[in-house]
This record gives sequence, structure tokens and C-alpha cells, in this order.
Amino acid sequence: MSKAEKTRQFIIETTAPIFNKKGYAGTSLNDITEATGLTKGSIYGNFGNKDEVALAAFDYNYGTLSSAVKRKMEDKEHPIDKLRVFLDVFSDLQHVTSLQYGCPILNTAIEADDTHDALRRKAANAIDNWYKTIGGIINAGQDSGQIRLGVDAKEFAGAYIALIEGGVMLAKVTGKNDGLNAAVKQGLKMLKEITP
Amino acid sequence: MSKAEKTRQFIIETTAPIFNKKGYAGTSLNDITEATGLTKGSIYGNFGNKDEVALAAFDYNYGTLSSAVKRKMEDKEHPIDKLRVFLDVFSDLQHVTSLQYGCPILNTAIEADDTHDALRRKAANAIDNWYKTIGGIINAGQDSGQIRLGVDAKEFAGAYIALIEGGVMLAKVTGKNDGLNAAVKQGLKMLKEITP
DNA sequence: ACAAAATTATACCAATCGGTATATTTTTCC
DNA sequence: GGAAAAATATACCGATTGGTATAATTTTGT
Repeated sequence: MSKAEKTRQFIIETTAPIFNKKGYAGTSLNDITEATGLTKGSIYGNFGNKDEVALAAFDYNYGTLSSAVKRKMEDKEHPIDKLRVFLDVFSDLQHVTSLQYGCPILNTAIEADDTHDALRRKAANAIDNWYKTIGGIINAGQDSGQIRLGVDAKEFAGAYIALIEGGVMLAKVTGKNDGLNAAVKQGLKMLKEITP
Repeated sequence: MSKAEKTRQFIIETTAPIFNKKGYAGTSLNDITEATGLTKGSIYGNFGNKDEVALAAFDYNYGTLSSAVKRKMEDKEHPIDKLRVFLDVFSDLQHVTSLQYGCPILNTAIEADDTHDALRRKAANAIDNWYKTIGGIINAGQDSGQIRLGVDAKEFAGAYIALIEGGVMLAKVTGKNDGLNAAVKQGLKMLKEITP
């Protein structure tokens, strides 16, 4: 990795939590130079503009989150256990670094949906991947007889994701975990209902 | 209503959708003067600062939404039907004016949770009212024997709200209603489960 | 080690930010 | 109708915004 690539990576890693906390519009170039200790010249030597930094920061935040999920899933054999990993990770908000300032998918989706199409598409893509992961697990589980055949994977995924992200919102805005816990409990119930 | 009060109300009503669309940080004084056709002097004659406009705009957005819910609820007799109103209103996102740019509670919660405490508190308060409304309906339903006694009102409310708000996020970021519909369908299932 | 290339820092740009003092106009109330 | 009060417009403020041209420095490959 060249020096420039290291610097680029350093900028992404140090600004990623800032973008997740303050949002795209709320994060200034000054926030970026201050956090990195670099100057504007250096930032713009590695990125074309603020958008590029924000886009890369989202990719980093999302990447960190999805690898945390993936890692925890590797241990699991049973598809229900794999699906439960999402509940485990998100119910532990405060202790997952990439969820420190809320879920980057949720935060980006809400800020960008009507204002920043490039960011919106990235968030939509993350959601799409989430759908596919859940869909894959359910289909495999149905083949192995570990998940009921009547289950509509896409429908399950939509409700499951909505429940989790809504729960994150409740936890962040109230500062308490009651709402998120209730959502997680309902998620567990959903898992029970798809077992044969 | 004096002229000034009318102007104040006019400013709130015309900027409310802008704040809901662009967020607090994303809405500038110029956006406000441009939309209203008024000058800065006039804006600052009616509000102390940008914060006050944003706070009033949130109140207006939330007020509009909650009275739409309230109005649709008045027709209903059965507590389950009352609870279903939330699903009805939110599944009709595109045709509810106050949900045109997403749910103001969700949008404000996500933007403000780590950055703007006054706005965050307003969103948290809206959530609290939502909890109370659901709780009231459930308790009354339990008294009249129309809702199962075993149901934990707070727990139900948390999951129900999370499901709905998560569904809104899915609809807004993907531009399609599949995810929201799946969430609504799961909400209907939740309603069935609390009937005796 | 050294020249070429790439990276980083300095210094600047116009535009916009939120906000204000003051002048002008419009309401309000007698 | 006319004076007092209130609301609105004009013109400005310093600070900050994202961005850039250029100079100084550091990496890189030979």
C-alpha cells in the first residue's frame, strides 16, 4: 500500500464515524481536516470533493457493520441461528463500533432519500444486500427442512429489517433500550413462527 | 389573529415541508426566505433564530400527522380497529401530506439524536405520546375484553412503532412499497395475536 | 543517491452561512 | 385620520462554506 493509499484510508477511517454522527450536510471540510490533522490540500489530493469522502465513508461504515454480522454468522449452523445474529448485533448497539452513532444504513437512508441520490442509492443497495442475505438463508433453510416452506422470504425480510431499524431509531432517540428490546423480542417471535 | 401571528403561521406552514425534506442542517435561511417570499428581517422579526423556526416546523409537521391519525381513529369503535389506523395512515405514505417527505418523527429522530438536543427531545416526546396512545387503547381494550389480558402494552407499542417507522424508511430509500407493505402485513399479524 | 512524480501545505477565492442594526412601511388602536 | 407601535425591507456584518492554484515537501523507482 502506497503512502497515498494509506492516507486515503486514514481519512476514510477517521471521518467515517463523523459522517455517521453528523450526517453529510452536517459534516464540514473543517470537521474533516480537524479530525485528521491534515490540510484541505491533502484531502483534495486524495478525493475529488466532499461527496467522494462521504461516499467512501459510507462504504467503510457499511463494510465494518456487515463484516461484523458476517463474522458472527460463521459460527452458526442452523439458519434460524444465522437470522438471529442480526438481532444479537443490533440489540448490542452501544458495544458495536459501527453502530455507535446509529445504523449507517438507516442514518444515510433518512438523510439522503430526498436530497442526495448517490448516497441514497448506496443505502438502498445495502438494504438490497440485506434482503439477499436473509433470502439466501431462508431458501437454504427451506431446502434443508429447517424453515417452513410456506414462508415468503422477501416478505419476512422486509418486516424483519423494518423491525430492527425501527428499533434502532427508538433506542437512539429515547436514549433507552426498551423500544429496541421490544422490537428484538418481536423479531425472536418471528423466528419461531418460521420454524417447522 | 393579528397580522404578525398570521405571518408567523405562514412561515411555519411553508417551511415545515422543507425542514422535513432537507433536515435542519440542510435547510438554510435562504431556503426559508425563498419559499416564503419574505426577507430575513421579516423572518427574524417573528422568530429569534433558525432553531425556533425548525422547532415550530417540527411541531407543525407532527401536529398535522397526529391529527390525521386522530381524525381517522374517531370513526372506529373497536380497539383493534383504532390500532389499525396507524397501519392505514402509514401504508398510504404518498397520499398523506405530512408524510410526503417521510415521517417527521423518524426524520427528526435520526438527524437530531447525536447533534441537536432540543429537536431530539421533541422527537422523543412524539414517540412517548405514541406509546401512550397505544397504551391507552390497549388498556381500554383489555378492560372491555376486546384485547387479550396477557398483552404487555409497552412491549407491543415498541415493536409496533419500530415496525412502522422501519417500514417508512424502506419505502423512502428504495422508492418501492414492498418493504413497507411487508411491515404492515406483520403489523396486522400482531393485531390478530392480541385479540382474545 | 538522485531525478521525477506524487503528495501535502500554504494561501487564497467567491459564495453562502446565520445573524443584526437601521430605515421604511404597514398595522393597530384611539 | 393620525400617532404610536409593530412588522417588514434594506443593507450590512464577520465567520464559515466548499473548492483551487501554487509552492514546498515527501515518496518513489532507478
